[in-house]
Amino acid sequence: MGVALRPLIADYKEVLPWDRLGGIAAIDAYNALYQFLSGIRQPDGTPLMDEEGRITSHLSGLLFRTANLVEKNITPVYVFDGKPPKFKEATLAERRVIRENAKESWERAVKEGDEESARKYAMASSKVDAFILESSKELLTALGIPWVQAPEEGEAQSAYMAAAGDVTYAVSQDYDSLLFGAPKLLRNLTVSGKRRVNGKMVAVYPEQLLLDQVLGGLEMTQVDLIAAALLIGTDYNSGVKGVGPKTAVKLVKEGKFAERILESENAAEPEELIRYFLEPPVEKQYTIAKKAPVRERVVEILCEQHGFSEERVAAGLERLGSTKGQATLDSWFS
DNA sequence: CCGATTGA
DNA sequence: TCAATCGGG
Repeated sequence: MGVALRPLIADYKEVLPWDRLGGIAAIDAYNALYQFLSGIRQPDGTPLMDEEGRITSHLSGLLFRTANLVEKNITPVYVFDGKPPKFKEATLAERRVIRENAKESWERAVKEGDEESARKYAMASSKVDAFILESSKELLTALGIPWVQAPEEGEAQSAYMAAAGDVTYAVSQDYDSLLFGAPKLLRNLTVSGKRRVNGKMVAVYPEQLLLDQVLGGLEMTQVDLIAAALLIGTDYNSGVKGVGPKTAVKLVKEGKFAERILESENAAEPEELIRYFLEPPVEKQYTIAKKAPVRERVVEILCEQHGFSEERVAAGLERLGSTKGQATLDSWFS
């Protein structure tokens, strides 16, 4: 979920207006789904659910965000994680513990009537499980929106597709795709332009990070950046105690990476981790063509199976179909 | 998170 | 026109 690179690269981010964006965006599906699951909730933390109690927050998020992006001339390609690499196990176990504790705290806060805490803990208890993944892929297929199954890390797959020139951006709130070599990273790709931070709504704007600018600004190579990240700590290793972004850069430039990385847990083979960032397993055969939405199928999934309002779904579908220059009413007036 | 409504 | 609020499933 992310390497704490933020302070290192904050100087190189460029805030872009929506009309300067456009092209194909490889979206980290796990990252987006987690945002929907944690954010689309009632004040007490209850997510959207259908009659059978299945979570539907992610389906709502996917429909409306996808419609927005297509309207803004951005074609999304959702990239799904595959099997996690073995050195990610400690991080995943840690996340599971945090999630389970949050779930207990959520239940307690609801009992005590503390809504603010309830929502906070509910957000932290969000889990992208098999149902969430399967139903998301099913909906995207019906919407005609392409998605790609990565063999391992989705961030690595997005980075590969961006470096190959098949997509314009890698999209994620995390910075890992830079370590995997994505030339352009886009963050805050939300249309509402707002995010909840400690209960308060703050404005956020799409921001672009260019790998070349980051490396040029830091006067580092790609391997240097990866080395610095490993010293700070990634999903794959703990990092070195007392080493933050600034010290990490300094140590790498002084050539002290090899000696200091030995202090990090789970980095017994730092060369292997570096190689993983440089040459991760990726799928090289993929198609990313957007198709027309299959209207009846979308209605079947959202309205019939999950109880969405037909009116809202129709509105979403309208927006999805309208940009892709087929014969609409508009064309008779041009 | 997103859309619609409201109220200044 | 826009920030705040509410309901979505």
